[in-house]
Amino acid sequence: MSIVLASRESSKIVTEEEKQEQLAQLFKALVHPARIAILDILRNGEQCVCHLEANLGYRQAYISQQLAVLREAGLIQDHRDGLNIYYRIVRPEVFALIDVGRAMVGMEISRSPLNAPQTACPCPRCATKSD
Amino acid sequence: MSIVLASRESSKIVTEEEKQEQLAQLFKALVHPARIAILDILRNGEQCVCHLEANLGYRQAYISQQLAVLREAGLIQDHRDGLNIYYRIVRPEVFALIDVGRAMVGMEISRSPLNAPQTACPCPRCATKSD
DNA sequence: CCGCTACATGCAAAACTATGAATATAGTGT
DNA sequence: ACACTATATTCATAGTTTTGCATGTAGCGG
Repeated sequence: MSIVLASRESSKIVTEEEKQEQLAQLFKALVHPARIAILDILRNGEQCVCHLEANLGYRQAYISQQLAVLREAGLIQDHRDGLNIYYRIVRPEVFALIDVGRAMVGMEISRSPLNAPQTACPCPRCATKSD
Repeated sequence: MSIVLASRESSKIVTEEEKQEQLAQLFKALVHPARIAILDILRNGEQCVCHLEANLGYRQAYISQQLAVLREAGLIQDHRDGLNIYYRIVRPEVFALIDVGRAMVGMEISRSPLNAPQTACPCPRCATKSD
């Protein structure tokens, strides 16, 4: 069940039916508010998991699970830097989806990611960057 | 569980949390290929249920169920004309979502709704219009 | 190599969704 | 009022997702 969005590198043939399945997976990834919140935080650039944990208020394992869903949907990518693992958006088009969706339900599009208590993230980058 | 998208008429207050829920409902409605296919047929204007039945190849009850989901998500509206009930899109923005999604998975955007055998629909309007 | 930190994964119970079959309802023609 | 057509709803079952908990793994510092 590890579906990956249209990989431009590989030259394998993708049937219409498979694309429909991928389309479903794409929207499925956006069904969960926690995943949208994660994408929202990544909107401004890559972030480590601890940053997400601190900003969203969910527990680490929970966030890792949601990240795995987004990763399998081909929306994000990770890379390690020392102890920390940083995630970044690989399909910025997803924000078009989120923004249109938000407009449809009457949400402001450019608002702060979440109303969580913005706990400080202990990782080196976060420490130097914003806190 | 009858969630309706931001109704401009009613002046009731919608919390951010409720909007997030609505956003989830919106994407959830798009997860199912049958529902996307229905929206696609309605893209060119309102159609009766029998038309959907004939074009999609699903059974009547099944289509009604999917229509109910789309209706509860606030994406479509029905109105009766004699024996037939016609459905139409009330949120054309949804096509922006579908089209962006399709582009992301590498689907052609302007293609015929479905590869079903295009059975003739017996309702008066369809009879005079296209068949 | 040991313990620590930062994440990921596996598992299982609860919650939710999909789907077919049966049944209900609402309008139409006689 | 009756039978008929078009569509909706209900219900039960199978399948999937969610989510917390426990555990696993990979790199770092000593």
